Amino acid sequence: MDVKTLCLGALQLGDATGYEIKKMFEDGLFSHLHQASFGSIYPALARLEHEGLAISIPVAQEGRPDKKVYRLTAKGHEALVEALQSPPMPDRQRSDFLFILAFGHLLPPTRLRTIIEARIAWYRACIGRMESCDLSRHPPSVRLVNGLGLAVYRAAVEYLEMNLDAAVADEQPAQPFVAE
Amino acid sequence: MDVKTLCLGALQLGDATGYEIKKMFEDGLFSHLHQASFGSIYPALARLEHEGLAISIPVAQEGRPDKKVYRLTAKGHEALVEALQSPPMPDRQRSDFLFILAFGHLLPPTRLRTIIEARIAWYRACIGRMESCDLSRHPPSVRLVNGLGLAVYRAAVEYLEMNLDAAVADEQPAQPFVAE
DNA sequence: GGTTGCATGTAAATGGTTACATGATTGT
DNA sequence: ACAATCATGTAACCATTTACATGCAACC
Repeated sequence: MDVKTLCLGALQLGDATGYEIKKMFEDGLFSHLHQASFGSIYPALARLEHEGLAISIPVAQEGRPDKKVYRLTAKGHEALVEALQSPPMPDRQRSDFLFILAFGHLLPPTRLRTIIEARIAWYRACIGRMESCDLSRHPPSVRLVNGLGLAVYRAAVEYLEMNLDAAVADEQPAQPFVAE
Repeated sequence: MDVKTLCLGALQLGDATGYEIKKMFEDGLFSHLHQASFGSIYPALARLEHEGLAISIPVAQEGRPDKKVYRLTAKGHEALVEALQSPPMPDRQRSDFLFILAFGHLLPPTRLRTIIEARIAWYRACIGRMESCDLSRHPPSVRLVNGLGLAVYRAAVEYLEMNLDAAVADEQPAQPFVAE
């Protein structure tokens, strides 16, 4: 699933600029399912327009450079529906955090604790962002995906909180106390 | 976190061949945190050996070509610990499934149901694989990460099962019954 | 005066996947 | 006979990220 298709999906949820689409991947509705940077979004939108799958509407702004609001065409809509039909590629997760955590036994316990606590805070921030998304204007399927993300993040927080102390204690290096 | 570091981690858990490391990413302990293909693992191992971070021990096999079992050196161990210290890159998830699910309202309800059911089955398979990993010889931190993966997958299954019927019903196209 | 947010775009570098090449054994 | 498992490796290709280039407004 390339950035072009991702943009098609973003635009299906409503007209948007490249900048706004980027935010969807960063903070918004898409943050937990895919990501894309400006360097891939802008060229993708240009290609979408070139292929007649979207049109761009220049919008003048006071004190700011113009922005280009993109809108899906009927052809673009069809292209999205077709892309949705093809079997999805397997999920691809890459989490440096999880990898580091797997080697917590090589880290000082205090550091391990800090890392896990930071992660819990990060999950909470994600949960907060996802809860504050306005889903009222979006179809139920978008809400379903949002809810799935929330369920997963909440489970992760719960698990880490339940196991934090034990995990850090387990990793105490086996150094016997030395009498001074 | 590049494949080289990932291999360093794999070898820290025990000597292994490139083939076995690949399996760790496919089926094994690493399957839910990162992935790597042969095309990246073999060159990474070669570089690791070239840099003195690992050594390879050729092992003859009956009726099979030799295999190269890699083993971490002290220097390799240090390199891993150092890599573990650097702040992790943000998680990067790309899930075509989640994207497609977000546009379930554009799909026929029966198809949507099939997709979600297939996903539940996939989660169950992952859970099965992770439960059958032998963790006894691994440090508690590896068990923690395994447990976190399980908690997350189980939450996902639970959520999807709880919402499947409602989700598919919601997406019924607004076509009124037509008397025959 | 520096950072953040808005706003678009390009080019180089990167890193990894995909596909290929090879080959024996075991199971269906 | 065919597929799958074990086993290693290379090279072309690809998509995406990173860094750069530009500029104004608002906030601290």
